[in-house]
Amino acid sequence: MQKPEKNTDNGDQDRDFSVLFAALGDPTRLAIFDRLADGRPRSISALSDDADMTRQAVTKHLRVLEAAGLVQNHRVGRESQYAFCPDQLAEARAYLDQVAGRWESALMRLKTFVEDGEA
Amino acid sequence: MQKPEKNTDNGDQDRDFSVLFAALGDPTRLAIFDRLADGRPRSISALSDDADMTRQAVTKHLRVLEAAGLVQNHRVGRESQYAFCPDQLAEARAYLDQVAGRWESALMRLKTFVEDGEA
DNA sequence: TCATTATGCAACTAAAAAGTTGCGTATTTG
DNA sequence: CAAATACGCAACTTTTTAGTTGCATAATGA
Repeated sequence: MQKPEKNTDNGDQDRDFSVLFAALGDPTRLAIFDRLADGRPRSISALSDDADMTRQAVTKHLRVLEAAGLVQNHRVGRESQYAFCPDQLAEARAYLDQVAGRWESALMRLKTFVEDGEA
Repeated sequence: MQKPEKNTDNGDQDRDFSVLFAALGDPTRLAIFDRLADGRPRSISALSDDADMTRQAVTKHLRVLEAAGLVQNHRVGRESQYAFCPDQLAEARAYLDQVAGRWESALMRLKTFVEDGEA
């Protein structure tokens, strides 16, 4: 519990990926995102038809996804079309890959260490 | 907003990945998880030293990560060691890969459609 | 034009999450 | 043994999140 005033270093990592995961960390939102991955943009009403909650609730979820950059919105006529947005997904994947990579390296180092028998 | 009583089909997907993302969807938890990726198990106290919150708060976060299967815990002596657990990370990655894959396919189909000129 | 459809905004409730504090109990260690 | 360390449990407060309801407005279509 001691810290040098302010922790400005995220271990050479400038971005906060938790907001991305938080956006995907709700069953309704993940379902919507998953569904939009087929490439077809959908209106709020269309997306609400399959969710067992009000349109307003779905709207809020969509805004969370949009704020995270996982979907894009543009209005056409009277309806608001939400579309899949691949960039942040790619970033999330890259981050997880990087974590997995670090873990793998750690395993390798341990393996080498054991094989060389410096117990 | 109409549904056939109960939606038991997740589109051929049996698992709920949102719990995994929810576990990573908090800055403190993600930082802990990220840190443990170096392979070194750490005690609760050790992990609390870098977080600007109480030990109890960190304990709760660790339990969320553990419940999601992202870390493992085993007690040694008076301290409780938390260690990185790669399996669920792999699952999360696989899921995101699958979503990205579906998106790519959708792009391909659109491209072919346009190239063949059936406007 | 008039009813319908699609949406937005605001206020609200309810429930879950994040975090704290106090206290009790093992386990080390000097 | 006595102090210090590491932790667990339980109760509590605070903040966020999820979701609802009511109402207003813009766009469509018969």
